[in-house]
Amino acid sequence: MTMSDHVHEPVSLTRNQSLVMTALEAATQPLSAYSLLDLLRGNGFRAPLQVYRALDKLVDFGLVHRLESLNAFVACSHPGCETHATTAFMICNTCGHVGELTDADLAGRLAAMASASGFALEKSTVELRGLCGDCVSSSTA
Amino acid sequence: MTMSDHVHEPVSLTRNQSLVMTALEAATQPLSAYSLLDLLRGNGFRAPLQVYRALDKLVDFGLVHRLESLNAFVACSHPGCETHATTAFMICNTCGHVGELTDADLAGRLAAMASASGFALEKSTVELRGLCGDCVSSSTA
DNA sequence: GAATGTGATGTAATGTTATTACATGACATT
DNA sequence: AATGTCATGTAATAACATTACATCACATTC
Repeated sequence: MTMSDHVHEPVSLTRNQSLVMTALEAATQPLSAYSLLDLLRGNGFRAPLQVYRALDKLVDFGLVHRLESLNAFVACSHPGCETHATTAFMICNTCGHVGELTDADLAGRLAAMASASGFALEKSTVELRGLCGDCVSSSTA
Repeated sequence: MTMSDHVHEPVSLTRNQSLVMTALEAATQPLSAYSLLDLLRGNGFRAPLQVYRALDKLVDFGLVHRLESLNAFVACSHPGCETHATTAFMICNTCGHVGELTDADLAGRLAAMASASGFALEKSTVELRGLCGDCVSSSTA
């Protein structure tokens, strides 16, 4: 299983990577690259590429996830997560909160589906959209 | 198009929708909105919005899927598919071919994960990236 | 210690994807 | 004729992402 042995490494981040990481950790929602750029202008960021380069590395390191359905990025909230290739996200359409979870059954099911089709799976994108528990509660309250 | 075929197109398409649909059906790969625009310039298309409006409707009708990880669109290849909300895609990184499949176990697993978190699931995005069977074969040949 | 390699950074320009705003046209209902 | 609704046309702009090129910091090695 070469697709799931990504562990969070004790990486030393560069200044730009560190600034982006800190901004993402402070956020309560996913941030777009351009939101990050605006947040970091005070720290000397001037161009999109500065953000994108930092994000690329952080994603490589397994510290950040890209959410394809939002074109946005979140800090990985799963401290021990080894299965970066098979993380699922639950994204609230109302408040924007993102829950991250890994599930062995899900990973197994996806692997089984792929192998049944002769498909060599490299990475899975699983993004669930709906209402988070809090927003369900407040909408029925 | 029988009456019992209630998910897929008892719908009559407008001219623009029909042109976009035909282009997607003829394609062997997902097409971006702007690719579609270029393909359809000979048919009088001049602006992105003409494509996006047609795509929005076609997606509503369940005739077209949007692939979030590609920002592109494919014709639904699953004639009877009623479970548009839980379709999984296998996207070949080499040839671009897209396989579409529905899997009750997968749908059930996602529903279980959501409900265990109190998340009210509305739509699932599942996109698997890797190498399709053909490309695996030719890379090892 | 000069030459070289590598990785991070800065800057500008451009490319790609998607939406907003507003005007018009087709057609059915009243 | 007046109205409502849905599709369409056009222009402009917003939002997301990459390419190309120059420079800097620092380590290795000759």
